Amino acid sequence: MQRCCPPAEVASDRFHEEASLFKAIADENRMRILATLASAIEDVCVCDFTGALPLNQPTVSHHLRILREAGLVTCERRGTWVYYRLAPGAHERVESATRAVFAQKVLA
Amino acid sequence: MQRCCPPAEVASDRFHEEASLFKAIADENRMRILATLASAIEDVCVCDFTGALPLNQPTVSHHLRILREAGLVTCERRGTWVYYRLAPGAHERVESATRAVFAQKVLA
DNA sequence: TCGTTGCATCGACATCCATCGATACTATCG
DNA sequence: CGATAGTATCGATGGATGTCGATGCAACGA
Repeated sequence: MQRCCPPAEVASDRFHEEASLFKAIADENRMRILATLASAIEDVCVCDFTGALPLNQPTVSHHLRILREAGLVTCERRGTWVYYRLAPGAHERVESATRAVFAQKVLA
Repeated sequence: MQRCCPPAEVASDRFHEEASLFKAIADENRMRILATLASAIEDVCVCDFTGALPLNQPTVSHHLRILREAGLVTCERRGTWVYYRLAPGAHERVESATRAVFAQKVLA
């Protein structure tokens, strides 16, 4: 039987970093949080999320933590409240990771 | 106690479509498959993946199915072998979903 | 100092998901 | 037609993840 291939080379990159980033985004509720922060003029209080999302407060806190640990958002306490904002370069990091995956071969 | 907020509005979008797309990408091995297809000059045979990835054949097939059902890749049988390629517009769809999430508010 | 409020953490639970062995399906070869 | 090879599907399993009630912690006000 003939060979199937001009033996293609499989990407050797590990994409560990990029996968973590996409995992953090790949949730409907976390996307709503990110979209809110991206479009907000000012920082957003946690209570706004607990009020608007169909989730209980511990779950909102859980999602915010995941976004924090992914470096996509930052937070700051002001008195009793905690305000979140998009981390600088968050959008750019996702775009960069996307480019890393879909980078086309440069034709010689 | 004072109110915390200029009551911010939470994004009402559901992001169901976008979340599915990111879920399909958010796996290290699927990213390697996508990167391989993106950089390949020609279609890539399944056997190349089973040979190069640290996964058994059923697992590779499983990941390829997820990418297929997400519309990110297409496949074609040629004889005994099945060849995969990036679906047209795959890269653009991811970029578009990213923009949908990180869209900034247009200042009035 | 005490009660209250906002948020984070903990522990439990159900569900999803990545992985793999076994098996079925499809095409080729003899 | 039978044997073989490449790929997909099935069923099982262990680990990750989303969700929530209970609880802890920090800040404020009385």
